[in-house]
Amino acid sequence: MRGPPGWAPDKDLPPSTEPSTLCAMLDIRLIREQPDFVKSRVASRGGSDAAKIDQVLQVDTERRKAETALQQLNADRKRLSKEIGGKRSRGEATEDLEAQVRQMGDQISALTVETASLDEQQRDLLLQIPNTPHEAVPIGQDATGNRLVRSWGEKPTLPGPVHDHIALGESLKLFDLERAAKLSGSGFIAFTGMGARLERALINFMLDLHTREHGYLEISPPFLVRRDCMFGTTQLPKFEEDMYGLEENTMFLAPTAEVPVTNFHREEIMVLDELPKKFAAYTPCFRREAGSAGRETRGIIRVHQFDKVELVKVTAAETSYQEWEALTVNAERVLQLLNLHYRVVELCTGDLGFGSARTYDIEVWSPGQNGYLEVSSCSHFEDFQARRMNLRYKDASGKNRFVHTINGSGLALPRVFAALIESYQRPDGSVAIPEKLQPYFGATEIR
RNA sequence: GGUGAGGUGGCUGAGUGGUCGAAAGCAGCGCUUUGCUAAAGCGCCGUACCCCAAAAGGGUACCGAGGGUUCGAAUCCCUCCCUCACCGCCA
Repeated sequence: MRGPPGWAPDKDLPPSTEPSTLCAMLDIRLIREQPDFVKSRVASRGGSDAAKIDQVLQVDTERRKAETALQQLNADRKRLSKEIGGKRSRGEATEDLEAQVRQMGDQISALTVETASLDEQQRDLLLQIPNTPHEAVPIGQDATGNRLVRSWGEKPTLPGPVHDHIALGESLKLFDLERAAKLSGSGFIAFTGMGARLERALINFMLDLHTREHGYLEISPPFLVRRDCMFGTTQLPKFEEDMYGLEENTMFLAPTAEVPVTNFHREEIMVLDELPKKFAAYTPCFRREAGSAGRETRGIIRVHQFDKVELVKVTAAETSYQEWEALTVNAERVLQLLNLHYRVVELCTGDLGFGSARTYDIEVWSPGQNGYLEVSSCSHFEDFQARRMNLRYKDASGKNRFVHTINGSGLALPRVFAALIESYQRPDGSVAIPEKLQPYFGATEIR
């Protein structure tokens, strides 16, 4: 469970850390020049990935050797071919030269294959090496090493018996899990009546907050994205089983708006003036939740399809960390305006996602679960994703550099929904609507 | 879904087998001239990777992607992706 040292665990809740569906990698030059630094940072995550650093360096040496030899051969062939061109135009015989060059062709093909293979090996290894955690990240093996950053508000003191969101949802007919299962199997929600209205109100409330007050550009992206958006060309099938694929897996249902939105500018060179780009996007998110069957499948805490408002920033390297802090604060604002108690936790090295250099989790208090629910994971990827997307910007000196990417939910809907109705329940079985949400909901309570 | 036309550097746009990594123009950078602005002249100006201790310098690859033909491919052939136009279908 998430929590800083010394904190009594409230309950062991299922983690829902966002899978980074964008594969990414470290800069081979950084590894070459500062292998010990990279090794120690990667080792701080635990696991044995640091050993791959030596492997990748070994392959890198071989690769460069092969590449140099190949280039030399290509240079020779190029020179001789031009010579043939010259001779022919003068009507001279070229058979000997042609035979010679033809022979070089075989060597070149062989070396090309070798080089490509080494290149692929290096790439595969690089893709397996996680990002280097930022030096400020607390060292730890697992979630118990996480650090409490701040806490906001108080756990609500509820006058009557505490009902969880499932009970409240049933009695107030806010959603119908049985009938949703009839349509799509377990793990799907059908919101009904006031529940559907509440879901819609929350989406609009969040989008308006981020676009009108926080300066994000609203974007409504495709929910279906192509394979190369997910993986690039020859990718690890690492997350494939977590996603719903279509048309023989050439298209995927986006597991988070992070995918279409972060990829929005991929393969572009941005100008400094237009950074940072700030996006807010509402999308449904589709996840197989493979491997999690059997645990915590009741209710709306972990489902195969859920709504989410996602915040994404594309920034220059110079300002990225302050943008990351600001994004987290923007996401927190949602809970503050809803007056829901939450805490912010920084993930320790052992708990950090593969691509992330630093992550803050925002966890809302759930009276029904008697625990905190992760509703946002605000991650800073530095240039890890950008390198893979080939998304760059021209810095002040005109040099091309990879951008930094940041994302976090603002927020994930069903868990906010659950925490809200649980926190605002009244002894008579009705649920109050937070004041700031009332204009969106169009009523002051649900009964 | 069908038919047709295309995809070339930050942009526009030449280039149908041999000094083409690619003309020209625009934009950008530097210098000169001009009292400022403007204009003009000259020069520089793609990306990635490799060699070199580094700099200087040299090299290879890249003209949507991948394969093929050839001594040699931006140029010819095949497959795929995408864009545009029209037709069909449709919320």
